[in-house]
Amino acid sequence: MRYTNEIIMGLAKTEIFSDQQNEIASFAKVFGHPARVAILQHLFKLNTCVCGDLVSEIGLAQPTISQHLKELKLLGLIKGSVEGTSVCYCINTEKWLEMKEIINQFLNQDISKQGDCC
Amino acid sequence: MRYTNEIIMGLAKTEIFSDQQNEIASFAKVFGHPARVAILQHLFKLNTCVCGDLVSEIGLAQPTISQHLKELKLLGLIKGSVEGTSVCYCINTEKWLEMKEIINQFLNQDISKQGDCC
DNA sequence: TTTGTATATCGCAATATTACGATTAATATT
DNA sequence: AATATTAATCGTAATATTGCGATATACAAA
Repeated sequence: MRYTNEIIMGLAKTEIFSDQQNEIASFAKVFGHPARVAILQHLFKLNTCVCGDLVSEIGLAQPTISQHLKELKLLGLIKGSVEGTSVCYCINTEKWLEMKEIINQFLNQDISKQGDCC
Repeated sequence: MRYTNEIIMGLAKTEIFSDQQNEIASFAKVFGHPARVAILQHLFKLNTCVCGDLVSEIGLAQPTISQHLKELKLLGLIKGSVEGTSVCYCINTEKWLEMKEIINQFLNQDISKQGDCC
């Protein structure tokens, strides 16, 4: 099969969308997996750094949790610091609020004007 | 490689998470792609059914748009109705509000108690 | 220094997702 | 009836994601 354009199969064509649209999608994607939702909820619940117990808490293998944490860290939603042999994680409040603002702006689009024509 | 448990590689282990966590993840996932963000924003902007012009508006091939619309319809976020040769789409307001409530509950977790210990 | 503990990384397997060309189906139009 | 238009579906290609075992790394304890 031939593609004349720069189409890389299986890869989202982010370049045709606005920065805002890509940003919304990136944030949504990161909590588009139940394990990452569970991790974030656990961090919120404890109100403090969580050191080590995430693996036993979530119920996935240690490398899998580590990978999910990496993705959350990459977007800046969590922070981590080494504490002896273990690593402690917590919510990055600034980034969380920034994300919340961006997602809310998307979710809170004025729905009242939507005609129910379909 | 052998797996004693019921691990199906590449598939999220949804069964170990709560319904709420899986629901949050499902909704987030669906707007975790810029094309679907763009489609939803366009539907909001027009305040009415959008018949046909989505392909030219978004800039992806017709089958690709059709596939994204299918995913949005599957979750119930949009409704479609046949209008002559074309199909008209609009936001499903009830489902949108339901989704908004669920995502907001997740985003609005009390961040004030988070100790900045990391 | 050796041993233990906790996390990260590597490598792999398998499914999921994204995208599009070709085709099909359904309805208008001529 | 033949043709045009529009959207859905099929098939395929290629990357992305998910998950875990094995290993590496880093630090603490004995």
